[in-house]
Amino acid sequence: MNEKNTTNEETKSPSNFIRTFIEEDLKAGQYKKVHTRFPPEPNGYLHIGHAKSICLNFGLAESYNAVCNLRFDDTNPSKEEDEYVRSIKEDVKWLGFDWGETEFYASDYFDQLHAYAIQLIKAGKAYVEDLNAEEIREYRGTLTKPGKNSPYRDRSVEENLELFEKMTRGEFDEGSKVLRAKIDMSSPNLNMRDPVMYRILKVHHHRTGDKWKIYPMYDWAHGQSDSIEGISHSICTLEFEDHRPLYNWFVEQLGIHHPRQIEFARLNLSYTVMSKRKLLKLVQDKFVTGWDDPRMPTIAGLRRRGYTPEAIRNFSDGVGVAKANSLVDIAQLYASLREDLNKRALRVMAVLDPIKVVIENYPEGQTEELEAVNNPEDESAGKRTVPFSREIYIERNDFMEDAPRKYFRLAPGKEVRLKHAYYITCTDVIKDENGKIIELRCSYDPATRGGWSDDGRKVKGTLHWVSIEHAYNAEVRLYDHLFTEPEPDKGEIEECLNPDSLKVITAKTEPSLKDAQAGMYFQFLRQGYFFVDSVDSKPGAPIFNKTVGLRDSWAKKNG
RNA sequence: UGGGUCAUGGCCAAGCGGUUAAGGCACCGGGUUUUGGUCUCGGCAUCCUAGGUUCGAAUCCUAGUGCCCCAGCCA
Repeated sequence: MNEKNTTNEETKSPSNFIRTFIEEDLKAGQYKKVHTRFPPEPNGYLHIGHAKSICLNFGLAESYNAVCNLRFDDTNPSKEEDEYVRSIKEDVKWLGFDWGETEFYASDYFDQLHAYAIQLIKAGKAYVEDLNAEEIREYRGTLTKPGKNSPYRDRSVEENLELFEKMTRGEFDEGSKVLRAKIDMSSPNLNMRDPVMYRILKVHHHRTGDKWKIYPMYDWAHGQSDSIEGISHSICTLEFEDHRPLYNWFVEQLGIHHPRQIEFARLNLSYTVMSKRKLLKLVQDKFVTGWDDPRMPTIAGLRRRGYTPEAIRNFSDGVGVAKANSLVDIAQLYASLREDLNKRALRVMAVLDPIKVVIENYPEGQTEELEAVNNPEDESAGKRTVPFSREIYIERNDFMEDAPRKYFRLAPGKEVRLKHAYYITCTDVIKDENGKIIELRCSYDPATRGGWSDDGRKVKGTLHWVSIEHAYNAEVRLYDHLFTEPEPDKGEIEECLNPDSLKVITAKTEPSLKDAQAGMYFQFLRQGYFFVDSVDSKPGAPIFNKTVGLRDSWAKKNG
């Protein structure tokens, strides 16, 4: 296969239409160098959808040996907070991207924007509007009916200048006036029907304080900010496609550097929601414990759950960039996660749902330290030792009294291997008065120490186990999808919240886990990946978050 | 009955007039395996519909159909 077809040679990044555009623009000399930006509004935490945008913008910059700015779109002080800029910077950094010196704020440009506005007023391209919000809406017309001109549309330049000056000084009440661009009230594109550029907002701004009484709207601030920063390609999501003519109009009227806006489809993931509004609701209504709840699709939540930056970046590259609305199967995220965790997680043994096993022919009071590899995928991870004794726990579902033929775990009379330890055979099943199995009796073969037999005997099943005497009781948090519907956005999210999205259990783990440090990645053998919770763990009392289960073809087949 | 997009296998997504129509996920089957994990091998589409142009069309044209977005002084 010709690699050129699918890959940008320098970068090995997958081909997509944005890269194609950039190549064309570069070739045509439209732009001499590439310069991108990631422009979050600091009104919420970043989520996996933002991660895709971050990977795209910073990834493009890496490919073209260019810079990607981090710019906070802080034009609406009534919704924005410093707490969010803090978290956004942390998340971008954690994902592994470095914006160096180029950390900007739209509010850095408020003075320049104001000067630009005066320029437009002087050119007769903007005017002060006295109509209120409702009237403006009425005058705007509808999707199928053209709007009509405001009675204030033809004020003189002098009057507009004076009124705008007064707006700026705070002489008018909020809502009483706005500055509008004078474009075309009959345009089929509603964005071109004299869009609002400035509104009066007597609100404290997290950076400019009380200096401003008027704040620019997105359309007025964004393109000009791009222009000021010398952005070549301004990448945003599909819903801004209709704004592109306006974006272009402003920079053309102003006669300033003209970036190219390119839109792509935002990421949708099954069994979760991506809208900031809905995520905020989950937080405010306490459906989750916070923005960093491990069930949240926020970067902070994923990080706490045990995702790695590599997994998220790999996922972002994997889903691609296009203009078609799509819903990515959450399984694809899990696949990227497992791929990375498989390489780095230390293998340990933990029994989540224990059943007691007594090995009758093993000497009472004896303990052996058995050697165990930490990661078969990574020899440098080394080895450790695990205590073995007469009484152990195994997983409840690793035993079946009436086992089907293909079941190769423990059953009466059957022999299995205890990982790193011995072969055992089940000799007896002990039940309580209700018939519930409470204990298993087994015998072991002393000749199989380490889990090997030299007589060529075949043992199909291998179980994990924990010595009862040495077990650490660990709090383990098992997570599942937050929603029961693949597309919770289709209806009201409250109606499909998954009541079982969190289950807290006490697991029996091998003793070494008592000293697990926050931030360590583990694989509980045969079960899944677990991550030491960074918030609630205490020294000597780590709490484990289930990041994702191992692929389980047995469970899949047998429900 | 306005405007702007999009449409390739179950889910993403390459493809830009000549390819056996990439790749990943999922799924199915074989092998390896002290994790029913990993790894490995193999299987899995004729491109929304209908016409047309062409020696040749997923790629061009025409007409349909369907999805999404837009009527904030939000971004």
